[in-house]
Amino acid sequence: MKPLRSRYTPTARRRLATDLRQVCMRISRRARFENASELAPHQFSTLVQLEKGLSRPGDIARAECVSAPSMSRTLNKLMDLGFVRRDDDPDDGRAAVMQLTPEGREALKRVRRHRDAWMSGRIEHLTDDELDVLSQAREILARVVDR
Amino acid sequence: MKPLRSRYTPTARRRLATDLRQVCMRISRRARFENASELAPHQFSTLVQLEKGLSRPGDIARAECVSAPSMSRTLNKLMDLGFVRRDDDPDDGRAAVMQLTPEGREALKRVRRHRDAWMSGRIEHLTDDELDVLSQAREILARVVDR
DNA sequence: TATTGTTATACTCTATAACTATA
DNA sequence: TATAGTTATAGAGTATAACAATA
Repeated sequence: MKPLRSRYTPTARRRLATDLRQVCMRISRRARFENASELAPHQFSTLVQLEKGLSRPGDIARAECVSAPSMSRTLNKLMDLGFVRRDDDPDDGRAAVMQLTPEGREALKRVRRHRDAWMSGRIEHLTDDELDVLSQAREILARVVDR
Repeated sequence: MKPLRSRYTPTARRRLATDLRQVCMRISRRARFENASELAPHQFSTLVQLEKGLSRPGDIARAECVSAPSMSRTLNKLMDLGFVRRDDDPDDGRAAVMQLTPEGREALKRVRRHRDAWMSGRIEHLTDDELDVLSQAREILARVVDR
C-alpha cells in the first residue's frame, strides 16, 4: 500500500518509471536479437500460445491480436517447419486442434536458451549484494506487470 | 567483482537471469502496446536514430540493420507524415541529410509519454522499500546492459 | 442463422538486383 | 571504379471480404 507520506515525490516516481521502462526495453531488444534467425517474432509467440495450452486457431488468433487468416497462414508455415501438428476436432467438424510437436518444443527451448545465455553473461560479474537487489526486483516487477 | 565464494550458485544465477529476462520482455511488450498505433516499430526506431544525431540514410540503415532501399522507403513515409525533413548535402552531391522536424520530436514524445504513463501506473502502489529496490535495480541493470 | 476456418485480394515491409548521379 | 541513394521486382505478413462446411 502506498503510504500517505513517501520519500518518493511524484517526479521521482515518474523518473524511476521511465528509467525502468527504458532499461527493460533495451534488455528485451538485446535478448530478442540473440538467435533472432531461429524463429520470427510472430512464430515464436504463436508457439508460446500453443505451449500455454491453446489449441484452436481462432483462440490463438485472438490471444495474439491478429486476424484469423493471418493466424491460418502462420500455423501453415509452422506446420511446414514441423513445429506444429493439426488434427480435426472429433467433437466439432468445423474446428481444428493444433498442438506443438516435439520439434516445436525444442525450437522454443533453443531460442530461450540463447536469450538466457545472453542475460546470464550480463549478470555474471555482479556481486552478491547486487544479485540480492536484482533478486528482489525480479519479484516486485513480476508482481507489478501482471496486476 | 565476482567473489570466489558466492551465496549464488550457478543454478541460482541462471534462474535469476531467466526470470529477469522474462519480466523485462513482458514489461517491454506491454509498454510497446501502449499507443502502438501512433508509430510502427520501424518508424519509431528510425526517428530515434535521427534524434541521436544520425543524418545519412545509409548510416541509419546500417544502425537499424535494414537494407538501404527499406530505409529509403521508411524515410519517405516519415517525410509524408511530416516527421522528417530531407536536404541535399552541400559537400557531397550524392548524399542526403535527414533531420527530425519539430512534429517528429513531438511524435517521439507522445509515444514515450504513453509508455511511461503505463509504467508509472504499474509502480504507483509500491511501498518506499520496494521503490528503493527498484531504484537500485535500475542502476545495476543500466550498467549491465551496456557493457 | 451463427460459427470455424480457409481462400481471394490488396497493402505494407522487407530484401536483392539494377540503375542514376556523383566522387 | 567506388559510393550514396533510388527504382524495379519479388517474397512474406497483415488485413478485410467472400466463401465452405458444420453447429
